[in-house]
Amino acid sequence: MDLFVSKYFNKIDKKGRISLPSSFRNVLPKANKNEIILYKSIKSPSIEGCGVGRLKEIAKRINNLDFFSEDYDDFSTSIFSEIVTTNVDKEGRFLIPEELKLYAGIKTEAAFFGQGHFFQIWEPKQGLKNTEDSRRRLLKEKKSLRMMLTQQK
Amino acid sequence: MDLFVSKYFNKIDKKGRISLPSSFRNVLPKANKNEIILYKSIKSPSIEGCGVGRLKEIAKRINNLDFFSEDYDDFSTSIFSEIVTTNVDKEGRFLIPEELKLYAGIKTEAAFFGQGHFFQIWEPKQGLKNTEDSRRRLLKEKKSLRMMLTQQK
DNA sequence: TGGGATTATATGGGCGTCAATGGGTATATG
DNA sequence: CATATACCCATTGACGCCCATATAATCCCA
Repeated sequence: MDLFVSKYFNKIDKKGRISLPSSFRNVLPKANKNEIILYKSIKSPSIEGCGVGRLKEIAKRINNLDFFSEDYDDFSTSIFSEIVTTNVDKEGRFLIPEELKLYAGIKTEAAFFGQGHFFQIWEPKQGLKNTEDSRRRLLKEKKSLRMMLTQQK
Repeated sequence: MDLFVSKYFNKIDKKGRISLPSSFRNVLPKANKNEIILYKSIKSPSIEGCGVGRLKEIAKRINNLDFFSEDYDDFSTSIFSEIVTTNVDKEGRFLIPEELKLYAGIKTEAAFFGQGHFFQIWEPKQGLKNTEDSRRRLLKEKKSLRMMLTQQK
């Protein structure tokens, strides 16, 4: 599987290390297996992460915004300048920068949520609440969620 | 046959393993024969499953949404983080995550119901009851049932 | 076509490997 | 030299892989 899926709850040890879920590690290209990028989510108090290869895709999406709009600068600045790269050690652990932990309210434990081509890291309780809220919003429009899941190509 | 059809009742062993019905295994593409995805059904207390190929289609659809919209996150969260991938061992068995078992009320036995392009896993009694209810609902509208059964493509 | 033989499927269990976690020590970096 | 971080090793529990068995389905040949 080459997508980030499912959710995991891991602990941060005394040294600040936390395990990237094994299935997430397998999504990273073998070439850059030991490096990920992290940045503050624009839409929620969570951290988003992915392999370094995804940077190109992010750039493309931002480029698709109207260059002269306010959004362009805002997104461009908010995302690129906030990106940090982190190394994953031999055991599959990495360090979450203090600033990002603060942004997400993470202390001793964190929840990883697969999002397909990237993942989110949340303070566990907030993350679970966010999942519920998302689902509640979508269930209001049952048809569209069902379509996503069952539509045949 | 490349569709999930018929129903089967299998047991969960001490280790939590359960056999994926043989005919279901044969539906999975040879390339990804040993991996399936599972997720909570939207409209019933059951688990739905299918091969990983289907997940990639879903990913494509979500990817086509406006990346900076609220909907994107809602779909992405509700689908990717709720989906789990599970490995099918050489004997054709897999593990149902605890959370999904709870959702479906499954303890020591489970019922598999073919649904064409995917399948459902139910607590046996509830599953049977659901089948009856479905049929009863359909018979109330004989017209549409007759149409569906007799209509030629 | 009958009936024994072969194969497949569902299920049980032993055991090695891996993932998550903890901690000591070397190395780097300012 | 002090703090941070990478590397190495250890522990525990979960999971994957292998082998075994019983029942059911299929086959094959007289």
